[in-house]
Amino acid sequence: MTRILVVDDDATLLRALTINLRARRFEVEAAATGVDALRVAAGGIDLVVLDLGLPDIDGLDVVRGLRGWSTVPVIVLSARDHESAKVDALDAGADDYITKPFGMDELLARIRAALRRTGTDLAAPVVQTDMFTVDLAARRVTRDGADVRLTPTEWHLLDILVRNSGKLVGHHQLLTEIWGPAYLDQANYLRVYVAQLRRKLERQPSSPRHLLTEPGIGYRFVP
Amino acid sequence: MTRILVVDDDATLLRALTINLRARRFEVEAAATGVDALRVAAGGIDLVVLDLGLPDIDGLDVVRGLRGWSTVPVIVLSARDHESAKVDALDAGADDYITKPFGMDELLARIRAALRRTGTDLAAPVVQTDMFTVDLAARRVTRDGADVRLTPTEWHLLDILVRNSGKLVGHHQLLTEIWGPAYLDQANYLRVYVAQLRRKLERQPSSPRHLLTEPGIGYRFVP
DNA sequence: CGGCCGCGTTAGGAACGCGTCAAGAACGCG
DNA sequence: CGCGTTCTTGACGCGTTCCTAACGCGGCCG
Repeated sequence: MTRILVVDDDATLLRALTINLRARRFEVEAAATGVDALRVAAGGIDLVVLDLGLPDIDGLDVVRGLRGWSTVPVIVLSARDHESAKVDALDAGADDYITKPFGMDELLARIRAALRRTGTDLAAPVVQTDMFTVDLAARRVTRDGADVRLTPTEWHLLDILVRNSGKLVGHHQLLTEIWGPAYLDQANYLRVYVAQLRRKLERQPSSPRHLLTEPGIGYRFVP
Repeated sequence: MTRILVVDDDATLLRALTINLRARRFEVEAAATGVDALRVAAGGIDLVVLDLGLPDIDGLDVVRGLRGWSTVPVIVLSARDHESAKVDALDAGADDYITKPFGMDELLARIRAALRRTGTDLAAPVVQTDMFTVDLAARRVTRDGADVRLTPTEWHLLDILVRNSGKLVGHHQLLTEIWGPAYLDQANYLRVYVAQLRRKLERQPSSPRHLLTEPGIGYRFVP
């Protein structure tokens, strides 16, 4: 889970940000002062949203304090629209600068952009079962600590199923995405590759516990 | 020298940006169309400043085209101040979004911030393995204390792989960055040069331990 | 009870990707 | 202009992966 630290002395805004980010499945830590922010950040944070108007420390000093030991992305919020304020914040080490009032969608987009850069994927890039682990970002599957070799097609199939974790994926969608719309009647292919995946990943390929068949409809992956 | 690509169809603004950036000791490439931009970018660029209003391709498609093979930072300029426009651009892969009219100082600060993140200006320029040492800044490779002679193309390939140390680099990205987008189907070249690198650097070129093949996808360097 | 359909499994030939080698073309330098 | 280096390009063998067909099994329905 991606951990975001929100720093703002305005309790109302702090609450609004926290709720919005939590709704997007982020893990949110809140702080109302600079001292608090630096303390919480030391606990391991993936991104900081920082309002410059703090009661105790100057916001820029918070940025500099963070930069002393961390490269965590910092997005600065501020009511000041002067160019020099932006330059100062960015040169102090901030990654982005948003002027209040701002739209929540823009903030979220800039958070996504910042996280994308660091490689901290927002959607869970790694899915675990009691048997194997799938790392979508690194394109790797491990079982009992050892890497499992998957062919490109096998990976493609597993990738789709895992991205729709828990959900049912129809023959139609699988065939279209992997082989193209011309192969819609070749449900055969699916059986072959699902069987190969089960042989490589399931403890008992004959009675699968994670790669399930939905007769007549499609397949489903459950963690 | 840091190379910046400036893309804008407004000749006046393009000139102003170029002059300003050159004055700051950046190496500047200019392009007035999206097609031009993508072509120049393939030649190796550290940052892109992109105006969305282009005559030929939609600016967002330029961003997506770049993101297909490159992780170069992209700063988008646009006259559109709507929130949805910003969200679209950022989610398409842009790193930052500046609304026109903008101040040159702010743009420069955001460029500095973006470059700081990629580590273009600093970073650890030397990578070691148990077999050889790569000094990215000095453009040198040593093995058992002695220099290893690399041809320009060999170096280019090794450079990309080492800069993405541990990460997987796709055929797409390697071919585009080294030979240009016109050679996307010549995966042959990669095999030849990877083999040459392995022969010069690996202890057992036939079973490489640092320059690994990811079948059907690309290559990966691991220290 | 028997036929049909969908699913799982297996196997073998075709096709593809990769590593390797070598030779000619292009390039750069003296 | 001549030489050495580098790049490009094609060919070959090998292993892997993909495609395809066939068979067995079980459930459903007439």
